[in-house]
Amino acid sequence: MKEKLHLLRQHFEEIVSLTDDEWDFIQSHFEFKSLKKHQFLIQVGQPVAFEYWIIKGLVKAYSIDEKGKEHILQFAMENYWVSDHCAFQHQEPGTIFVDCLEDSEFFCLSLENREKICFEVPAVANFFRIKSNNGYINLQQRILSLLTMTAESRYEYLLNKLPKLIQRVPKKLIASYLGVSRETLSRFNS
Amino acid sequence: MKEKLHLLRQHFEEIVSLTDDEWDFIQSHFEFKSLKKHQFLIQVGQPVAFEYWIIKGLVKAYSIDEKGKEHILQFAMENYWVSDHCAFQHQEPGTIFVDCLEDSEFFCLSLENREKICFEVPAVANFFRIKSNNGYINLQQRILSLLTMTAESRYEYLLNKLPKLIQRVPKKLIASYLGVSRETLSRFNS
DNA sequence: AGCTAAAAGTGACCTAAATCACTTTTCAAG
DNA sequence: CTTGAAAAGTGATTTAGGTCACTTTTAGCT
Repeated sequence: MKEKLHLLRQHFEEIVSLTDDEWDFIQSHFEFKSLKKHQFLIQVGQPVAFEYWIIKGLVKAYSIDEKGKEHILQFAMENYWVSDHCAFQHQEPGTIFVDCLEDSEFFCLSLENREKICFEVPAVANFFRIKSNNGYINLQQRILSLLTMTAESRYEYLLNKLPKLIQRVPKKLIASYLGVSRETLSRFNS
Repeated sequence: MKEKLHLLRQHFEEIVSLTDDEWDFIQSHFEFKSLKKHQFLIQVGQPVAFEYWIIKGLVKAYSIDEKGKEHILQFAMENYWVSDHCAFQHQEPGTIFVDCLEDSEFFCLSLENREKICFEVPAVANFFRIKSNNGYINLQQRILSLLTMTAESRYEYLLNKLPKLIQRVPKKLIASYLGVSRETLSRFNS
């Protein structure tokens, strides 16, 4: 567990500096969780008690439409944060599913604990501020890609941006992330 | 100007509390700017020196594709923050245009000043953290709406969510925000 | 190694929405 | 009030991508 917490500290310290005392305080607010492939981290209608930092593994966050079709909001792997941020923030029942594509391990942070460490340790507030801002920028680019690019160029773009992800994820899920049908994706380039 | 700065303070204090001393320090890091309809706040290729808080007015943030078609990333009005966040954050040339749909007024915050007030006044770090997080949540919902909904239901959804905006913006721009052609939007409901 | 199930590929057909071309309406500026 | 330009509406046609049905390939279990 020590090495795992060390990884989390490194993750924070990529962005802000922390004293040992600050870190001791911070880390005591996280819980550990481990799940096998296919298990759910978050389910529609269930409470969303935590935000999760992924120690190892890979998950998908998605919603299911009336026709039963899956739409992938996000893939998240090592060093990523994932949650149903909306439900988490407002402490409401989940609106999406998050499940494991591989056996995965997480550090879990409750809303109460997040606010506590943010207001107690300013560096943490700055850490999450910068992280959120980067996330915002990424989502803006994804929106632009959905508005301006064809399905095929979105695929090429993703291949360039996250080549490692493509290796770890079935193409039908990539299709669902890009907003294209499996069949159409399969007809691209090759 | 006093009342305008007061509006900005109120905007901060909707989220975090500030002492008068803190506020004096914070407000000294903003500049005022005023633009007429059709003038540019940000242009592709130009430096993006600021993040802008809108005192009054309305702007659109958009990119232009190879065919000259406009794709609207964001509308922003009173109390909204707007910038080319990506270019701003990395201090690179602008990648989008932002121009005024109405005569508008702004408070401008440079990256240097933003970081200064965030690290100097923890409440500000928390303010931007929470703002960014909310922005992230909104963008996630927009992405889901692009992935899961038809053009028509996206339109209805927007009509419900931001009815005031629709009044102030030509429908062809709404179309461009929704990722639909002007003609198709015009054929919806009525 | 052998077997099952999931993933991927592919052809035929269909449809939502884009595009193009034109008309009508609205609005702002002299 | 008039007028020119921008916005909005509408019909005809095209097209990117979806859907359906089926085959082939790959990968995980025992």
